[in-house]
Amino acid sequence: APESPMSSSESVKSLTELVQQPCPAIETSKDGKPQESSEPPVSESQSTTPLPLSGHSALSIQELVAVSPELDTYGITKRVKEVLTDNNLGQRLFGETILGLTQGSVSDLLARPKPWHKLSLKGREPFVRMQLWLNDPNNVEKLMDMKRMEKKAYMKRRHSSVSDSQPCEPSSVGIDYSQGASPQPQHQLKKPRVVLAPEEKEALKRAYQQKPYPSPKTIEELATQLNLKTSTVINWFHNYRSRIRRELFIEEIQAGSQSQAGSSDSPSARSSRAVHSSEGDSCDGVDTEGPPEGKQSGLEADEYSNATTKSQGGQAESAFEAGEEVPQDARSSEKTESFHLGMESLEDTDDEGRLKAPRQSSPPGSQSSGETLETMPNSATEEDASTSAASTSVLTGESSFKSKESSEKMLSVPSTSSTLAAGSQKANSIQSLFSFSEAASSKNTRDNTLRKKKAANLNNIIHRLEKAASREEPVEWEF
DNA sequence: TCCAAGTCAATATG
DNA sequence: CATATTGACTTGGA
Repeated sequence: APESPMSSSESVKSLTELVQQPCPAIETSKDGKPQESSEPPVSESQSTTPLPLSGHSALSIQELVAVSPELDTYGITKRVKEVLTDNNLGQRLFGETILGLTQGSVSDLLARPKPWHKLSLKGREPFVRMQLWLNDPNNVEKLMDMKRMEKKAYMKRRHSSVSDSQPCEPSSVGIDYSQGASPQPQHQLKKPRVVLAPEEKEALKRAYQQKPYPSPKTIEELATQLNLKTSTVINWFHNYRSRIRRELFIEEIQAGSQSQAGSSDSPSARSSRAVHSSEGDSCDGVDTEGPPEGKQSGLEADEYSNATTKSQGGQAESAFEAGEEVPQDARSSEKTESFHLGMESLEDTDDEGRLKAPRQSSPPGSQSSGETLETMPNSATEEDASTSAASTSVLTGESSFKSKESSEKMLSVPSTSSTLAAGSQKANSIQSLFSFSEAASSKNTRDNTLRKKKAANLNNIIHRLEKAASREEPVEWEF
């Protein structure tokens, strides 16, 4: 049922109201629909999958999501967080019983909700559930009950016996699949869980800045140079890209208000190769860090930066440096670009010369092959004449300063999608929606630290939105 | 196949 | 204990 253009009005309507976020809480009752909120009673029809929750007719959630009006994801998470903390309810419990998600996912969702229009149907589900839960007058009580029960069960288990539980309680959730089974006997095949060293992450980030979408060849190279599995590098890029994207969305949400002005960036601003990030600047105080050292090393947040670049749309572009293959110059020994993941001298200071841990490189022990260590000790490979330098030279900026990081910054504007596809006013309206407006004079507006970044990415975001809009999403977001 | 979006689940932190 | 982070896996689309 992908959409049926207006359809059963009433049922849709009642459902819609059910979800409605504004709070009123008033009536709405009467629902023509039988479902409702509570589920205390019996029936737990489990639908196909083991997905718990919200009982009632299985399919409902998805249907609800399909007809749900736009929800304020940020507002919802904010309220959920409040309710949870006020009542001392944990994310784990909430996630498992209300959303059907694990603690980590809940944490992520609550901390970084994506705007409604950027969510897929699946991604909207948790928000609809949260809204439903917020609307349920007994929500807290129910969770508290669950908590109690869980505790009870736990005590019992640890205390005496075995037996099992399942006595009372409404709701279902048969959580607990015990874990009995052997603690740790056999399988040592438990993958160790790769943990990238800070230096490795740094190197990857640098590589990302040069090329957010590395070619297989490049990936292979990176993997080799860092001594990581290819899949790890691939996964890292996927994850990093998507997490950066999310950060940007966040800013979008929070900036509900004004967004600085200025920023030239007119269409067609070519990216600047630039690397510099010098920055520093003050303004905006905000911590500004002081002594990098001291107790805790800061390592602050902003982390991700710069945008994703992808020019799709017209192929004209020429994008920017990074040459991809086909660099116009730089031929000579094609070289296939090699990044020297910087790391050069840096190090200095700190660190113990870490040698990273046991990466499993080759399963079958016998490290004969040779290379084994090497890796971190400064620089490691690198070079080879890298004539191609022309572009790749970017590596590392910075350095020479105390701590590391801060290498970021470097906005690369996707250069507005040239010619917005089909002029369509829709695009315009959307654009205007985002781009600030009034408040021209504005005075202070301090705080734009990353606002810049945001502005740079705006185009990219718009581009994507537009792309998405062109197809699919028959309804929704227009005004 | 690649990619993006969602998640999981092990670990890190607090 | 709880919450936050993050590499890997899963799903769904081209």
